[in-house]
Amino acid sequence: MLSKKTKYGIKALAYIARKKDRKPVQASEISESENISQKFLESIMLELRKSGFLGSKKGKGGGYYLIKEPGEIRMTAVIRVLEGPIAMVPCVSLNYYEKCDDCPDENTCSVHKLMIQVRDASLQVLGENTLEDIASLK
Amino acid sequence: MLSKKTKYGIKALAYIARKKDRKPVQASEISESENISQKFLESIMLELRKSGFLGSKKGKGGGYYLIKEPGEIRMTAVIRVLEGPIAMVPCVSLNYYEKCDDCPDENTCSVHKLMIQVRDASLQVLGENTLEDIASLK
DNA sequence: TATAATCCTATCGGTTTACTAGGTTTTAAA
DNA sequence: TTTAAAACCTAGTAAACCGATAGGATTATA
Repeated sequence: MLSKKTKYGIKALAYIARKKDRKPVQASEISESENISQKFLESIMLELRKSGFLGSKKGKGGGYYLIKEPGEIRMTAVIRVLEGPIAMVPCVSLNYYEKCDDCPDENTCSVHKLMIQVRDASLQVLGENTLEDIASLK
Repeated sequence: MLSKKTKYGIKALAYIARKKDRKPVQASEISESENISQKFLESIMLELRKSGFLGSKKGKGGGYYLIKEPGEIRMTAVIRVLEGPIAMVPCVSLNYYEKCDDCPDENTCSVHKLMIQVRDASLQVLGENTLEDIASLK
């Protein structure tokens, strides 16, 4: 399951991407428009800034803005930062690999085999979709 | 993330499927061979029986056995029973649909659009893999 | 100087997860 | 007929995680 954090984060990024001008967008505006608890959203925006997706400007007239072009932001990257691994099991994760305690041999593990396929299918979809793609309303 | 419950359940089913004869397999045997806590596994086996994947025989020499052929058991079915929805968000789930509280319109929701694609990709993989496929050691 | 925004730290109630404990019931074999 | 081995059942529980909320500190603009 996708956490609310990730869901809200994606919605917020898409909201910012949809604006033509590159003026900073306030968290309060996004929170109202997208029905997200403001304080919770603030913490998410902060995380998105610290991980290099957003820049921010403090004080009156401040807000958040995209650092890269929407077309250059792959959804794999967004989800990895907000949610963590894309794989359903750590032992098939490319970026967050962990060995299972049970399972003496991954090569003969039935779950492993299956989850590699699922991972690759998800990776395919999330890798070919950029923020630009999902922000467009069509 | 796949829960341990689901992971253990799949491993147990695969273990049973790998046996040539159709004699009942004890939970204790699976638990030892696959390094799964026995009591925990028992509860999973029970669930797999109640949901129609396994039959059971009580008493000495008892155990669990497959009711259908491994080739007829799709992984979508197994995961839906043990884990729940395959979709990452309830609003794109085919079997466990729920509307989001935020989100006034699913058709213009950026997350919705993306997650439908992910769901379909996963569904494809899990639907074309049967227990027979994943139980084979190749 | 007042205001509006981000930034930071801490806390918290609720839910889920992965078990564990302690039995009861059923069946086969001795 | 007894004994052992198996499934079956109910309950509880420690730890982690989630989705917030609280309360302010800091910074920039008008």
